[in-house]
Amino acid sequence: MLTGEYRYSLDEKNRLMIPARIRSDITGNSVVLTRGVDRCLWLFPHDEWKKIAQSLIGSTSLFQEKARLMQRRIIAPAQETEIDRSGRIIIPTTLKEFAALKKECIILGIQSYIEIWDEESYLAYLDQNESKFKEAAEEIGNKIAL
Amino acid sequence: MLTGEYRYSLDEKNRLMIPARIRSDITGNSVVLTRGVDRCLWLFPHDEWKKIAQSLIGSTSLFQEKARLMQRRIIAPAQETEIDRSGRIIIPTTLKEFAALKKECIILGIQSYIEIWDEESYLAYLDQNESKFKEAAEEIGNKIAL
DNA sequence: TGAAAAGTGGGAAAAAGTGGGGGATAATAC
DNA sequence: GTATTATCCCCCACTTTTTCCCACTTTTCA
Repeated sequence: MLTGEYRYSLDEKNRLMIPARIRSDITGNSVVLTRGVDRCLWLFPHDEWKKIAQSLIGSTSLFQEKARLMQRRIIAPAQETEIDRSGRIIIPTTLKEFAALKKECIILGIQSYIEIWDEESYLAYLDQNESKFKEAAEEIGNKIAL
Repeated sequence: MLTGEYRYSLDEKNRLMIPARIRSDITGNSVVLTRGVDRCLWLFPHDEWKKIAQSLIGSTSLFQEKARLMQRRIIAPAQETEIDRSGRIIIPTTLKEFAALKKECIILGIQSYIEIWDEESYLAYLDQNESKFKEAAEEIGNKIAL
């Protein structure tokens, strides 16, 4: 189960560390990196990606506008990458630019996949959504006793 | 039943004592630490967290905005930690920063989970919310004879 | 007041993280 | 076509952090 929030910096060779805690939950060295929803990248373990890609492709047709959009926005930009023997991956330029990665990056473990954010963007995102979050929390509070 | 209000200080290795009184009410050494609502951390006994996470994740998809927000704000930052043999946990850097923990921390036992506050933030919070608290007390007073 | 439990600090080995060299391959210039 | 430069990998060595353990101090309670 991929979880946790970590900060690592991108080096001059565009390499980014994958935290050991997360690495140990990924089977194999092969991962897939693509554009995420919102200004972040998504990284899937190879097997996980297959499932996602399958179900996205399966349920859509190239003759439908939304389907083409999903293809172009999520599936096509995906790149297979290896985790090197120091536990890093290389971030391709186009993806780096998409997520506006500079130096400090935030890595989020989201159960079955990972999100990679530029630190600033991430903090801004959380900041902008804090009140929305509190509303949601109130709602949930009505359903769950805690 | 976790209860009580305690003050402990974070050491240079970012270790924080869990009060013995509280520890004895936690089954197992494995706990989960995450961002709370407001500027504090939440710590759940492992089993308790499973329930919460389940009910939060349950009906959500990465392709829905609110779900993503809950994931990023509560679920993803969660880190599993062990209580060491002296009864301490390590506070990861990103969480330490979120709650603005410096040295003196307040630990609150809230029934099934624990809150960890920076002492200053906690006092400020109580201070700022005193009038809101009195309102809430009035409301409750209408329902409960005390 | 003494014994046991709780709390505090720090040393040392192991693991994780960081930077960079240098060879192979590809791209470019002449 | 050849020489020069740039890029990409792969690997290694160094540094920092983490983890585990132990010893000492303080508090609690009988």
